[in-house]
Formats: sequence, structure tokens, C-alpha cells
Amino acid sequence: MLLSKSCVYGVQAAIYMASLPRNEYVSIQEIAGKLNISFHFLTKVLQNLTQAKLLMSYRGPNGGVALARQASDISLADVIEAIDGGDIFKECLFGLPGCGVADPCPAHENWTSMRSRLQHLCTSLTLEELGKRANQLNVRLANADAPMNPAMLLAAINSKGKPVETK
Amino acid sequence: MLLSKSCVYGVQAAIYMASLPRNEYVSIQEIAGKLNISFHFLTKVLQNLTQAKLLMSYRGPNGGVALARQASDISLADVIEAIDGGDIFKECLFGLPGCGVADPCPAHENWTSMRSRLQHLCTSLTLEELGKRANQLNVRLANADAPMNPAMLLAAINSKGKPVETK
DNA sequence: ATTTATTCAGACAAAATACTCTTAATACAA
DNA sequence: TTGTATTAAGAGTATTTTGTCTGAATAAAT
Ligand code: SF4
Ligand code: SF4
Repeated sequence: MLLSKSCVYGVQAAIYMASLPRNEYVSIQEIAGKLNISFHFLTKVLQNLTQAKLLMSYRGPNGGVALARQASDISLADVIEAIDGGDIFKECLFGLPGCGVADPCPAHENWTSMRSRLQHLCTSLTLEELGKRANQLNVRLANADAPMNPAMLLAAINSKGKPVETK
Repeated sequence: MLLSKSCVYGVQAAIYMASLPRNEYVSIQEIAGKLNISFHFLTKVLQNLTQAKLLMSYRGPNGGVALARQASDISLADVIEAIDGGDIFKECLFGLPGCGVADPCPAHENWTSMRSRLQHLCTSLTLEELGKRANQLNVRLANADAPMNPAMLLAAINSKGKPVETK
């Protein structure tokens, strides 16, 4: 897989936040429940995004995480690089370190052109755009497997009677 | 990384074989030595290619592996699919199983067009083409790290005095 | 026939990745 | 001030991937 699971989770969470009508603090538990991701694991992933200044966080009741910049100012590539590192778009098809124009392999030309297309796609896709699309019908973010899991139930319980849906 | 290491090794070995002037049996030990890959590990990888009928193998002295079809008739995608499975070109950017047009995520359109470009590239790159390019100057297949390792030394020893170079 | 060079098969070990859990820090609310 | 909801930090566990090793099967060379 191109992206690590951590990275996928981070991207999903970022798009989820961008899809909300207002950029306010959302608890990680809510996000984890909605996206069907382990709460503890997502917490660590989002810590990366907080440290990379893409999210801001707030502890205590009514705390949570929120986008640190405007959704239109955060690209998919920003999120990916914050979690998986910037090498994703420099890395080789064959995963070989330190090779380039001076000493290329037979597929280098083809690969680099491919890679730059991919990078361009990721840098030009903003969270705003993705969030908008997520709000359209029949669009989803999470893995559809395992329709109900403990984290979702917990999130539902913790929502104190009001529906889990917040948007 | 997009491709697994097993897959990378398999691709490297396949291109190496295609780069030889004649398609004859080459010992896996020689390939492993040239490409700086663990002999035992490469053996298992190439067994996959043999079972997928991309290579033929011959046991005993002067045995080894050879391309089972013409290099012009084997694509990069053939090798990749034989090792990593055909899902590479069907798989999602986000690694989510079972999603498609009916229930897409916000990046689906962008990703599928990207993915089909990648698939087209891999199916149109033949081993013949890659082998040709590998024979040109300043082109390499293997990881340049670790300039001399035990496998290479062993390969040199086992070549009974004649130079390791066979092409 | 015996020795040697090779692939085949599969058990095993090590490393990387993914996930879980516990504890601490923080801040709001009653 | 006490309780509660939340993120932060990091230790610990499980799973997957990667790599190593040993022995068997096969076939050529001697
Ligand atoms: S030369 Fe280019 S395509 Fe080839 S291994 Fe290096 S980075 Fe990859
Ligand atoms: S809808 Fe497309 S891009 Fe989105 S998760 Fe599914 S396969 Fe991937």
C-alpha cells in the first residue's frame, strides 16, 4: 500500500473535520467512532498532526482537536507528509535509497513523471475541497466493514442522549 | 512504499535476466550476488515467478532460472502481479476494501485516474525494453549500498576463477 | 555410484508496523 | 475543591513483513 495505515487514518480524520460546518473542537473519540478507528491509535496519529501545526488541540471537557489553519490552506500532501514523512513523493517505485539522475535505473524516467503527477494531485487537493465533496451524497470516509464496534457504542453512550451526528 | 520488497527484488531480477544477451539459465546465486540481495530470500521470490509461469527453472549443476517467455512478451505489471497480487492496480489510495463508484470517498475520481495511468505504464513497460535500457551506460538495478557482501564474495568464489561477469 | 551444484519447501527468527492499555496533565463545571 | 472529560506520552502486545537457515529433490559431472 502506498500510504501507511496511520496516514490513512490521519487523512480520513482531517477530511472529516473539514467536512464539518464550523471549525470547532471535536473530540478524538467522536472522530474515532465515526470513522471506525481505534481511539487510542487515532490519538497518536493526530498528535503528529498537532505537532506539525496542522491541528490545534485543547484538553479537558469540551476539548478536542480542530484544524489549525483554514481548510483551504491545508493540502492532502500536508497531511500525508506530516505522518508518513516527506519522502513519499521523493521515494522510488523500487524503494531504493539515494538514486537519481546520475545513476538511474531503467524505469527512472517513467517513474519520476508518474510521481510528480501524484505529488501535484496531492498538493492541489485541499481539505476544503475534500470536505465539500464529503458532504455530498453517497460519499464516505470510513471503512464500511464492522458496522458497529465498541468505540462507536462508547461514543454513542458518551454523547449523553443527543444523537451522535453533530453536523 | 508502493511495492513490497519481495516484489522489488523480483522486478530487479527479471530486468537483470532480460538484460542478458541470451536467455539462458542463470543461477539464483549469481543474480543475488549481482543485485546484492539475500540468496535465500530471492529464491523464494523467484519461486513465485516460476509458479506464475513467467520463469522456468532447472535444478542441478548449470541449472538456474530463465525467462519462460520472450522478454517482449512479459510486462512489468506481469511481474508485479505475480508477486504482490493483482490488487495493486485495483487497490485504493486509502487501502479501504470494497469501495467503488457506488459509495466512493471524496478523492475517488482523482485516485482512479491516477491509478489507471500507473497501471497503463506498468503494462506497457516490457522486460525487453527495460533490459535494453539496463544495458545502457550509467544505469543500474541494485541498491548501491553495501558495496561488497558475503553473497557477492561467495558468488565470486563459486565462479571458479572466471570473472563474475557473465554478459 | 558418488559428488557437487542447483532449485524447492518449509520451519524459524528478526524487524517493522499496527494496535492496546495505562498513567499523567490539563481544564472545565458544579 | 472535587469530579469529569479530554489530549499527551509512552510502555507494552499483536500482527505482518522481511530475512535466515536447514534439509530434501534433482540432475549434471566425475
Ligand atoms: S533510478 Fe529512479 S526509478 Fe530507478 S530505482 Fe532509482 S529512483 Fe527508482
Ligand atoms: S472511494 Fe476510491 S479513493 Fe476513496 S477509499 Fe474508495 S477506492 Fe479509495
